[in-house]
Amino acid sequence: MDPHLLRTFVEVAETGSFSAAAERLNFTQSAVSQQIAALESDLGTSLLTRRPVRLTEAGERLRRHAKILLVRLEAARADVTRTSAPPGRLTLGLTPLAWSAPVAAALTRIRAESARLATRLLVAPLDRIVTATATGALDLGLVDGFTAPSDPLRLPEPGDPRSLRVAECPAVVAVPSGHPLARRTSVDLADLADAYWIDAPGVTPFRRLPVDGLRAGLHYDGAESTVLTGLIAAGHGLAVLPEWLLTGRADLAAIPLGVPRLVHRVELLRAPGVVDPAGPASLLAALLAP
Amino acid sequence: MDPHLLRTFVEVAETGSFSAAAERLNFTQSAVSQQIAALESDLGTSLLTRRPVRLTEAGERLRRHAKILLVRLEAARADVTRTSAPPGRLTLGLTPLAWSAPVAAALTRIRAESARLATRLLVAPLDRIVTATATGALDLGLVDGFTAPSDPLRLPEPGDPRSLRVAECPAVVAVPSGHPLARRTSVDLADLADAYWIDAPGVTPFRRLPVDGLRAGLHYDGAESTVLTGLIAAGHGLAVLPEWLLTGRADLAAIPLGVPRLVHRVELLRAPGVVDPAGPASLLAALLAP
DNA sequence: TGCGTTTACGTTGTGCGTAAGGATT
DNA sequence: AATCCTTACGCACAACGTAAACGCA
Repeated sequence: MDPHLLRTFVEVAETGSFSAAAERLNFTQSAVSQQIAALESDLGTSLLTRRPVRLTEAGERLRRHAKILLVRLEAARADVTRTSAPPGRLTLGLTPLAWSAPVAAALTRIRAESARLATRLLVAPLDRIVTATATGALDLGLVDGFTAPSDPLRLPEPGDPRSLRVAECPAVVAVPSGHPLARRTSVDLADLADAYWIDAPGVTPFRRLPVDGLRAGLHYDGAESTVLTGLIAAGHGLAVLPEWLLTGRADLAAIPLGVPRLVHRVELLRAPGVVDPAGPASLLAALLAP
Repeated sequence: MDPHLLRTFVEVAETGSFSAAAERLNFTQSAVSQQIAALESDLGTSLLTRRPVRLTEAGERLRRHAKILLVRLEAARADVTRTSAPPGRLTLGLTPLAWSAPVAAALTRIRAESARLATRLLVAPLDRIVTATATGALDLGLVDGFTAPSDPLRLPEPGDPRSLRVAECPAVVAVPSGHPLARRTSVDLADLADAYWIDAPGVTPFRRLPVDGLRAGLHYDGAESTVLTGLIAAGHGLAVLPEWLLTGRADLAAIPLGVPRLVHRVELLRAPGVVDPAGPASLLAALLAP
């Protein structure tokens, strides 16, 4: 179970080809073949079918473990080799809906206080932010999700349990302002089982829809929240969204959620070893004290 | 960052000696020295001071990562090599206070239903149960802890987030029955800042005391809960305990906790790949449906 | 027949043990 | 002087590349 072997195994699993994996990793086909054979003989199990190259059940399990292990290995290296000197620039990553008013304000304050600190910003899906933060590619990651009030987010591996709460706001059902439900003061999702929903995994942090059993009338694959709100306003369907996204919009109504009780929550992830790259008083404080 | 190197590094870190580590791992001193040198040159950092052998700051960080990584590596192996055939025997691990009435009842039912299934039981501290379950040394692990009501437990790495809630009961402050507080219907921990506490990390799942700022008058290092309750009854101090531990005891009073609102919670951990070793209907169902 | 994986084999390099060297108490 | 880690050196095995063989479309 050498990480080297795991790395090529993951590559083979994802490309579906020994030769393609070899090319990516700058090996020969032969070497890849031998490495996979070594893994299989070590574990005493077949991991891949050949021709076509597909994962066996054991292989699929190993792939999941291996991806996590490789990230954590990188994370460990990043943590150990991190110099104690404060970095010259700050790299910050966000999921699309983690960018809210308090975060914007905090960032403004940070940049005003430490103008010398060059800042890089990246917006990407949850998984990318989580792994990039774990490996130290990002100094800080802001991620969002829906949970029960005051519950921590359940992050995908290798999410760091030391994440800090940054903001929490009510989760609402977004409907067009002319919608029959628009004046309701509260709805339960169960009452909306017959409605059509917009499934937008790139925007909202649900993998699919917030609750099983809801029908998606439209699947939106982008990450642009204005497109999603536009689709809702145009009557293509409903979605569960954080309340702040809808404030000030005349074309949309926000209906508070009754059951299940959900909030939209933003948490701050730190790269291993990062306490506060901009000094103890400024960055974390700015993000955490809105 | 070969796992082999990490393994010997951890061994050196824990024994504080190259030669002792070499002996444990069946290597020569020389090999260990070379391995550590290889790690240090790979990471570009000094990990250990020699003479005396002590961890540097980077070394301490690596040690923490390495311990987790090695467990997860073993866990991956256990998961992949696990046969789909149901095992002939069931190995169950518990933390001391995870053994409560509903668990006892569930176990009785399990053994009655599947009498052929040999059962092994292990009681050990939280960390041991968590790692043993993760690596597949245990099929199932029952762990306990205190959290806010309906919150999941925050388990030490490499705790599996797929843990299942088994039981939850109120957390109470245990006092001798003659104690001035014994008739109170509720207390806040803040009100008890002046009291003396018994610090019993082997019994209660707090690392130290439930809240920082409480003074420990006595430190009990064992894992026997009857000793702890006995100490409380004898007036040596107070402790936060699950309510069921005190029911029926005339010498102790249980005062419900006001702030912070805490419950004692038992969760079930499954070894990787274990769904229900005794068949879909029996074991998990018995544990989860009290 | 052709594409892609496996096997054979020669070469290179890594990693261990033996044994000598060096440093610290 | 004793103990413990490091370095030097030789050997063995593991790992890769080249090239030929094999097997499935």
